[in-house]
Amino acid sequence: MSDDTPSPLLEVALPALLRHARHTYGAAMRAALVARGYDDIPGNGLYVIGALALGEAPLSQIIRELRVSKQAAGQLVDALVLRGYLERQTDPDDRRRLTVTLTERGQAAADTQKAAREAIDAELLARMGAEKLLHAREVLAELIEIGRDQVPAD
Amino acid sequence: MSDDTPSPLLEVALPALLRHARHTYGAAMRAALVARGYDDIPGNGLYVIGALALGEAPLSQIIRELRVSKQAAGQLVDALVLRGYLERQTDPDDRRRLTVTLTERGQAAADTQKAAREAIDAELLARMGAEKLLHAREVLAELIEIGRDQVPAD
DNA sequence: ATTGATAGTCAATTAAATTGACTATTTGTC
DNA sequence: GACAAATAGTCAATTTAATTGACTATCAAT
Repeated sequence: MSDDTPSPLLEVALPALLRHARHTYGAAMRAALVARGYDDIPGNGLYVIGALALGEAPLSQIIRELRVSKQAAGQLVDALVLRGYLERQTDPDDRRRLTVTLTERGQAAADTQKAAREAIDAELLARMGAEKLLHAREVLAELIEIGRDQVPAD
Repeated sequence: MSDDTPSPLLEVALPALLRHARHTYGAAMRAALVARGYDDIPGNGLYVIGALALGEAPLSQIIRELRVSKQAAGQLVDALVLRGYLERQTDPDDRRRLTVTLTERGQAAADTQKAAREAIDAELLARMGAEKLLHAREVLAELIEIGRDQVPAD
C-alpha cells in the first residue's frame, strides 16, 4: 500500500482549507434554515444563534466570540430580536449587563441548525474515522491557542 | 496512558473551531503586513493576494474561490489595483478574460503574508507533530468534498 | 449567421461594520 | 461613604463591502 504520489494536500495553504471547510457547514446550515422558513438570519446571526443554543449569554460575551465591535454586535442582536429569534433581559445581578436568550422561534432555528451541523459531522465521521477527526480537533484547538499566545492582549 | 477525563474538545462545534482557527492566521498575517506598511488591504484582499502568489489568475477564478458575486470580486480587485497591489491584463487568448497578477508591491505583500503563515505552520508542526497535522488536512479536505457533494450546482 | 453561454462592467441600492461621543452601573480605593 | 476608574451598552453618523439589475463584448456551437 505504498503511495508515492506527492499529496497536494501538503501544499494547499491551511487558511484556504479552513475557509472552504467552514463554508461547507455554513452553506448546509443556511440551506436547512431557509428550507424551514428561517430565511432572514444575517450571516453572523447563524453564529450567535448557535452559541446561544448552549444557553443564555451576555452581549459582552457575544462580542468577544464574534470579534466585532460592541456596536456591531448590538446591531446584530437588534436585528435578531426584531425578527423574533432573540430576547434581551437585563441581568438583575448587574444592571448594566444584557442577557440575550433564544425565543421559541430562535430555539427552533437553533435546533434546525444543529441538526444540519450534526449531519455533516456524522458524514465526516463515517468517511474519516474517529481518530483523524479527533486529531483535527486537537490541531484546530492548538491553532486557536497559538492565536491567544500571539495576541496576549486579547 | 489511559485518560478518562472527557475532552471538552469533543463538544465544541466544529464550525466555531474553524472560525477561530482561521482567525489565528488572519490576525497574524494582517499584523505582519501592517508592520511592513501594507495597511490598506481590505479583508478579502488578503485572500486574493495569497491566491495570486501561486501565479496569475483570471478574475473568474477569484470569483469562484472567494464565493462572492463577480461584481464584488471586481470591486475588490479595483481597490487592490488602485492601491498598487495588482495589475490587470487582458488575456490575449480570450479577450473577455481579465488576467490579474501581482505587482512588485503585491508580491512583496504576498511574501510577507506567506512568511507569517509559515511561521504559524511551523509552530503548529512543532506542537502537534506531522501526523496529526496531516490528519487535520485530510479532514478539512474531506469536509470541502462533502460541501461539493451537497451542492452539485456549485 | 445566429443563438447561447461566458467574462466582465456600470450604476444604484442595501447590508454590515466602524468610529466617535455618550449614559448607566459597578468596582475598587482612600 | 465619596470618588475615580473600569465595564456594559446605546445612539448617531459614516464608511466599507456586497448585492441586485441591466448592460457590453467575446467566444463557442450549431
